[in-house]
Amino acid sequence: LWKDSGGGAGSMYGNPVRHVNLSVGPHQGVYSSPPYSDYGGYHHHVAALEHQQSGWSPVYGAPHDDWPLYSHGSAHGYPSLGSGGVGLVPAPEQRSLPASVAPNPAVPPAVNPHLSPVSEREQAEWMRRAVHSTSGKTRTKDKYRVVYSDHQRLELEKEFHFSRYITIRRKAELAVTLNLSERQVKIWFQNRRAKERKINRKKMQQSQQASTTTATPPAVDIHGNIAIVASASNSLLTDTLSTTIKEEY
DNA sequence: TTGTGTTTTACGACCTCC
DNA sequence: GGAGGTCGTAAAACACAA
Repeated sequence: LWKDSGGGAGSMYGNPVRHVNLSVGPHQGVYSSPPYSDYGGYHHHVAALEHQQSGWSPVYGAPHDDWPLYSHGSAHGYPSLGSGGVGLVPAPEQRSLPASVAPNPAVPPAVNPHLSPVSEREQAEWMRRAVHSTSGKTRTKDKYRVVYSDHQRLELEKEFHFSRYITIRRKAELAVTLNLSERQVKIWFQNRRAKERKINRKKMQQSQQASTTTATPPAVDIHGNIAIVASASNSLLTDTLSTTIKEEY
């Protein structure tokens, strides 16, 4: 779908929400700060970020084929800087990460004295889950979920606000620069679109409720509909975005 | 501290297109 | 048949009130 060649773009579901994003050149910096509205919705603290650096845990067994970078202990985009890595250029804050705190996926919590203190409960949890490490990952028991770093999410949000649909080439670029797999980037965009639809649905419901109680049509409804029906328009998109930023900041 | 609600990753099922 | 779309959902991570 919607390959860089442009063949069949936007024809899959007859959905007009396809953006001409064939120019895959760098467009960073197109967006002005402050950062993106939705990005702030579920932020984690810097302190939290520190103990996110847990890397790939062996409890999940061998890394997925689609997560090649995890096998290098870079679950959060923190490659082992001292090990030669895989030749990727880490993100700025990743470059500044001391090698001593670079995660080692083969090391259970609290083994590395340089890492944040880990509670006994977390150790016990690790031990408990490690029991399953030999068997394959199952959805219910060994499902993992990494938390993307602020930098990763910020860049993904930038890309999303540039285009709701990412090109194959841009996806590959982003995956490399953010130390994510292409699959992760793809799924992130899918989830992000779902989030936007959810938000728009909620807005429409609210506006409909408001319209039933008041005679005057609410203005919010306009933005909601625009976001859904005509998000292909950059100007309208910007309008929606700015509105969202105001709302969420 | 704990319970509860929300958000974020990740996946499976199913669909369309090439 | 493979890739990528939506939709629904599981579960971890997080926020926050009590």
